[in-house]
Amino acid sequence: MSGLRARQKADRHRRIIEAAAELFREAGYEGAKIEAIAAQAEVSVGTIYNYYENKGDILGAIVSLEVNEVLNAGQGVVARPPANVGDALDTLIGIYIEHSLHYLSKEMWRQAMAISTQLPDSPFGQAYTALDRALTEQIRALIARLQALGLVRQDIDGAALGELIFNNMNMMFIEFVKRDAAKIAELRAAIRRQNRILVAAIAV
Amino acid sequence: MSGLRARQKADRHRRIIEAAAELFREAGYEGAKIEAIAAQAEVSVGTIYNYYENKGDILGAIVSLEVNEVLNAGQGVVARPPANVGDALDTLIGIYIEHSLHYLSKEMWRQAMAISTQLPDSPFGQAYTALDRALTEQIRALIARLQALGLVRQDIDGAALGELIFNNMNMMFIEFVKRDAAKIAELRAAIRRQNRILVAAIAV
DNA sequence: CACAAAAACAGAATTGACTCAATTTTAGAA
DNA sequence: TTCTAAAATTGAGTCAATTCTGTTTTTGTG
Repeated sequence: MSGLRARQKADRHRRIIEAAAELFREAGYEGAKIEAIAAQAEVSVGTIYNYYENKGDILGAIVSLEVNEVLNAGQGVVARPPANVGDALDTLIGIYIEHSLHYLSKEMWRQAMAISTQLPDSPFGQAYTALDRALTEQIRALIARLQALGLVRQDIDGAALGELIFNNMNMMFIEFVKRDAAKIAELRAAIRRQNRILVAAIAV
Repeated sequence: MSGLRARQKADRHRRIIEAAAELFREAGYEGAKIEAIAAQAEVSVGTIYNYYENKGDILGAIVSLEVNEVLNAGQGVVARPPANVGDALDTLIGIYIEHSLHYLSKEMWRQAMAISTQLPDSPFGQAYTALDRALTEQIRALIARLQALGLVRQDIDGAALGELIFNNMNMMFIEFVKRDAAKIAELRAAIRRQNRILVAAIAV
């Protein structure tokens, strides 16, 4: 077991993802034809569909890499948050947003988001939902941490609050990727302004 | 002017929309082939593309009808809101949500949302963004009304708050249409729970 | 070392959205 | 009424994602 076949499989997966990532960056999602990805990965079209259900799933694999990195980076903030509710939220959200365009262009994000709502039951659709949930959980964890530190009122419904903060941030991010002209600094400022209302309500 | 040509044009528009609405309902968005819509509307494929840029725009026209109805219904609540902040929000949001599946199935919503993020600059993409903005404005108007009635604190940032409430509701709605099993009552309850945090913070 | 079953691959064929050049219809002037 | 330009319609053709079927490769067994 784990012989030639498994090695070749892993290798082909990698080659397909690398080829797709390069072509998506260069030509955009729509512009990257499956035939071109297949050629670049030195694999046939049929083989790509043996590995991924559809073109969207290939993008999905790339998105997952990105979001998992972000989740890792976020853990540091949850572990040692700034000693101020507003700053703590801003720092965590800042990590999410600043990382977001590292590997993925806005166009790639748009496609990924579209696919995840269009086909919520495809492998990628489910993975994307899981990633959203993981981000929500991380924000909830931060709130719990702040409550433990006595910075947030104990009687606050942390689960609902975490969801509220995530949902708002996510929607703002969606609008952000929809407008090519939108700038990261503006996005962060707008979210800060919105969260200020919440911070006033929950800070001790 | 407004002679035969204009009448035929309006008639064809109507026939295409009616045919599409019926087929979308019956066969789903993907399942409704353009050729079938053309046949049902007694029009050629080319003519459809003369009226709509792409398949998504046809769905977009149907979505617009739906959302505009919702906006109208919402006006009544803004004009005479319940004399309690929580109830006022719940009533307005209730109107949005209860109407939402009147003409559109969850699958149609998923497609519509996907297209609007995928092609934000297409006619439908822009229209959808405008509809979102109109809904946000209506929530802001409600908040302003509640402030005028002395039910919401004057020092609250109504613009940011309205956006926050809309964004959260919209994201919850997106998750709702992604899960076929999700029920309207659960959605409303979850949003109420989230808004409770805000209500506590802003009510006089 | 065969060999049969299972797994993976290849690429031709299918499918369906969208385009475009040719044709038909309408408006309005003479 | 007749004619011409503009507007609209048509449907066959194009393009690219996805499917399908026959072939090749790998594995494990005798």
